[in-house]
Order: sequence, then structure tokens, then C-alpha cells
Amino acid sequence: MQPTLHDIARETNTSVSTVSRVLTGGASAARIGQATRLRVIDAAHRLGYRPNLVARSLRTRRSNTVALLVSDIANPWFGQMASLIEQSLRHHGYSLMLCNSGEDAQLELEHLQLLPSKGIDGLIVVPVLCTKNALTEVLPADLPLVILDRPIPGILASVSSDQEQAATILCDTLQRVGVERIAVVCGPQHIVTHRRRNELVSARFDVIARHEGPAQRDTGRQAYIKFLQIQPDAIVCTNNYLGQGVIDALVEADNPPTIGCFDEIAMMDLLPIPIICSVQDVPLLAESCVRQLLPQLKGEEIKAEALVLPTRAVANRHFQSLLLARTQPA
Amino acid sequence: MQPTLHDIARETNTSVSTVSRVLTGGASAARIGQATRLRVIDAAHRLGYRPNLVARSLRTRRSNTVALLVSDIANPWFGQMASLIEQSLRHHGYSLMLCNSGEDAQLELEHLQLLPSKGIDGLIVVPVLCTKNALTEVLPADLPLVILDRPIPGILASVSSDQEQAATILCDTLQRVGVERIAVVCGPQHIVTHRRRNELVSARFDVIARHEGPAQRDTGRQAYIKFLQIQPDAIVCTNNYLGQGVIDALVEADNPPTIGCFDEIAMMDLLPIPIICSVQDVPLLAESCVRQLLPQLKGEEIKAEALVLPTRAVANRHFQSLLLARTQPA
DNA sequence: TTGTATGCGTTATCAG
DNA sequence: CTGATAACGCATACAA
Repeated sequence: MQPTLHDIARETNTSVSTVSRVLTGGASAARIGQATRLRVIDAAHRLGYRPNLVARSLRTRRSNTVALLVSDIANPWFGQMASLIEQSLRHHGYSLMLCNSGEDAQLELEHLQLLPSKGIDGLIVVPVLCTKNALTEVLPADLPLVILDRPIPGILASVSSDQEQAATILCDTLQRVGVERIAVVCGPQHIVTHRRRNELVSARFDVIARHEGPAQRDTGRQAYIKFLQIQPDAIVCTNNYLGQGVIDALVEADNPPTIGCFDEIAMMDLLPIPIICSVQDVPLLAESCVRQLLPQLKGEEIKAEALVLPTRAVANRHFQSLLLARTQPA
Repeated sequence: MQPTLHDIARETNTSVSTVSRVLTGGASAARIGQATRLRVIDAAHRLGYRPNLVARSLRTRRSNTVALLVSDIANPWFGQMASLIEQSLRHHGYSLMLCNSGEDAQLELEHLQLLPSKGIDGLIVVPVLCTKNALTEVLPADLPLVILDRPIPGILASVSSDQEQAATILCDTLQRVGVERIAVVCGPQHIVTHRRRNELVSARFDVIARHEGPAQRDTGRQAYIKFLQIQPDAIVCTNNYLGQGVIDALVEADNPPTIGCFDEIAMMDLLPIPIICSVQDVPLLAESCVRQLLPQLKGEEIKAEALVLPTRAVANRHFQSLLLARTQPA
């Protein structure tokens, strides 16, 4: 059984409050006699005292913990994001509680219902399905909240990338190499990023085929098989996971299409196909996210503006040579 | 302010204990008058009551939460693992609290110190540096614990892959294509998987160069640059992240080496270099992990055997044609 | 400078 | 069947 303040008090012939004051070590710790203080500290050390954070949290209504609810922790993009957010929060004295909704709306709801009663100080969420109403209904109004990656109309504290700009640079670059007819593989349309990317790209090209499914590698694989007959100039994927799936299935192709993808494709320079990605600035997203949350945690009623960050286009070698061949026709 | 049992009691002209009994809805709920029960349930619904899990946890000493402390959540391998463990635990009525040590021993220690006092029921940890002594010192003896991926001598509840077998199939396959002189890029030697893989591979081949560093992509990149002059037959990487880094840097190579890698390399069939991987069964690891934890959570004193699972070799197309050329010399 | 008393929201024990 | 009452471990207002 873990020792409590009570044990230390008994051990040192003091009272619980004295021990508490010494050990929480704030302003009140200074007002404690040097002798007793040392005695308490020593005893705490000897007994291996660790404050019961549950009790403390119940009493103070603070836990120095913020939860991050991501939509799919198996997706490396969110893994990187989580890692960066955790680091940033830690430097500000908060620890992160990472949760996963697995792109499942039902599960997301359960998490949103449960998390506030777990005594978190704040919440960052990558929403799957929830609207502003759903959120405000299930979440305490005073819970510090930041929406990440998938902005929700009416919620100001949010950080995301500029999908319009992302699609524009992606499409522009694709057009520069002569792409006209494309196939699109996209994630679920109820997710704003997938829907928006799909819409924006569809407005720019002649979409001769489309495949929609869960934002998993397998969806990409299936899509490619479906596209096999059609011979599109390019396949555009609404996220990295789908892109990976398409490329995975591409092995047999003798005349592989160009790949346009939102977010990064790993090792793409070595892949023998033209790839152009519109990549988000993950570290900046993470940092901005924390920056939006902190003032809320401190109770400052700063009206956070919904933050929308630019993306940049990254082409692999094969795509670059395509570009070169276009701009400098022999 | 969230409504409490007290509020509902007042609203329904009952007592806190009655409300509690109704709402926890176990055996004691049955022994409550139908009338008052409905009244209570209705009021709870109306007021939007949510049990305060912190208070409950303090009182019952149970939280139905287990923590998973991974060494690097940015590594997709752990992301997938975390996702699977979360699913499995959820089906058994537990929710997962995911934490990250970022391969940092100091941070790991802090987590290990803090987590138990956060009221978790159990802990799964991918250890970075901690020994059995370090663990037993900082963790309550009665905390259900499972070691994942990196077994610690003396701790029985652990699940990992058979490094010896993994190295054997990797080396065997490499030798079948005539590899003799290799370069090794490995993660920190204080991590048992990296150390062991390095040792085992080194015992089988003539290692003409070695590069050690953090298990990050960048280490792989740097390693390749360092190896540029030496022209090894193959480069062996002690995990997927390092492998990705090496491949990333491989672009300029006119005569690229074979890659041998522990864990999976995404999209490897399309990569124009021979790759052979020794991949672990992640779903099985995850499930086994939970299976080791559950009896501990239920207080059953089942002596868990340290579980060691086999891996399998997966070669990409290029590697397969190398094999073919060897076995069927024209 | 220190101790006493109270309460955070729940559950559990014990009466009635 | 139901209601007081006492913890769980900690922090703090109030006394001393």
C-alpha cells in the first residue's frame, strides 16, 4: 500500500496539512519551520511517498493533463503529430493523454462523453463526425478545446491546413505535366478534409473514376485494381494512407500513372513513378495547436482565431524530370 | 458546473446513496423500488448527469484504464500496435491511456513514476532503458504489468518476438543471394532489440562498417552517406525506421546494395532495390499482450510465461528475382 | 509556524 | 427498500 500524507504525518509527529504544505512546495511551503520541513521531506523520501494524483485532482479540479483524441493513431501522420504535441505540452507543464477514435464516429462519441469526467484540463480533438452542436452538447462549455486538422464551422479555436491552397498547388503542378484525366481515391466524404480535397480536385480535372472507402491502405489497393482498365493520366489520393495503398498495388503496372497525394509519401524519391505531394507543416500545426490551447487553460478569455496554415508541394525525382522535360522541350 | 449525485438526490427527494445505487446499476440497483428508480433515472437524464470518474476512481481504487507506455509513438510500428491494443482492451471493458517516452530514458522514468499515482489499473510498457530493479523500485509491486517488445530478464509477463529466429531467417536469406560483406545501421545499443539484432547479424557476416544512432530516419540517412565509399553487399538495419532512412538516402546510388531489415518496409515491392525483411506479427503481439494482462487485472495470480513469438521473412520483387537467378542459373 | 475541520463526488457499511 | 454516515487522499480556509 502506497504511503499517504497521513502516514508521513504520523511518522514525523506533524499533521496532514503541514505535510501537504511542505510537499506541494509552493508559497505555503516557505512558511514552514526549517526543522519540521526537513523532517517531513526526509520521511517522505524514506517512505517513498508519491502524491495520489487522483485525490489531488478531485480536490483541486486540475490534473495538468490534456487529452488528444486522434482519429487514427495507426496513421503515422497522427503519430508524428501526437509526438510533437506531447513534447510541446510537456514543456508547458502538462502531460498528454492520447486517445484514439479509429475513425469511428460511435467510438469518438463515447470518448467525448467519457473524457471530461476523467478530469482532464483541456482537449484537442481531430473530429470524425461531430458537428458543433454535437460537441457543445456533450462537452462542458468551459472545457478548453482545440479542433485539429478538420475545422468545424463555428468553432474558433482550431488549427488546420488550407485545403484550397493545398489542392491548388497540387492541381497546378499536375497540370504542368499535362495531366487531364484523373482517377480519385478518397476517404469517407463525411470527413471534411477528404470531402473538400475531393471537391476541389474534381473541380479542376476531368474525373473519369472515383473510389471511396475508409482511409486505410487497403482502400488504396482496391481503388487501383478498379482503375486498372481506365488508364487515367494520374491518380489523386486524399491522404497519405490511401496513397501508400495505391502505390503498394502498383507493382504490376507497365505504364504506371502519376500519383498526386495530400500529405507525404515516404521514400518517394526512390519510387519509379512520378509523385507530387501537397504536404502539411506538421510541427507548425502541433505547435499552433498548443498555442491555441494554453491561454484557454490559463483561463484567459482570448478569442482564438481559427488558424489555417499553408502547405507546400513536394515532387519526387521522377516527377521533377517530367517537369523538366515539359519546360525544356529538346 | 456538472450535476452530481447530490443534485439528483435533491431533485428526486431521495438520498445520495439511493441515486448512486440506481445509477451504478449493479446488484444493488435491483433492490430499489421501481418508482423511485425511474424517477432517479429520469432526473439523471434530464440534468445530463455524468459520473465523476475521478471521484469514483478515488473511492473504488479502480479506473478500468490501463496505460500503454510506448518508446516512440511517431514510429508507425508502435502506432499500429497501440491501435490494436486499444481495440482489444476496449472489448474487455478497459480504456487505454497512451503515453510516449520518445526513446528517452529520463522521460520514461518520469512516466513510470507518475503513472501509478494516476490510478491506472495496469500498465504495458515498451521499455527504453529500465532494468528489472529500476522497474520494481518505481512501480508498485501489485500493479499488473506486461513488458512489450523488449523483454527484461526476470520479468515473466512479457511478449516479444524471437530475435534469434528473426536474425536467422534474415541472414539465411541474405546468404542465399551471395551476400558476404555487410554494413550495419543500428539503433542505440542499450535497447535490447537493437543490440541483439546487431550482435546476431554481426556473428553471421563480415561487418565492414557500422553506424549507430537514435532509431530515427535521419540516422539511416547519415549511415548511408557514411557507407557510400565502402560498397557493402548489403546494408542491414535493426528496425524499419532506420531502413526507411537508408532507402530515402539511396536515391543517387547507381549500384544500390541489398537492404536487410527488421520489421516491414512500406511499398517495398515497387522500390527498385532488393529488400528482405524479417517482420513481426503485430496483431498477435498486441493480442498476446492483452491476454497476459487480463488475468493480472482480475487478480488471478496466474504465472505468465514470457511469450516469444516467431517472425517471418518477406522479400520484395527485386529480392525474389535475385533468389530466382541464384537457384536457377541459366 | 502549525493543527483542525471541511469538502471534492463516489461508493460502501450499517442501521432502520 | 432506503437513508445517514464514513471513508478514499488531498488541499485549504480558518483557528490557534
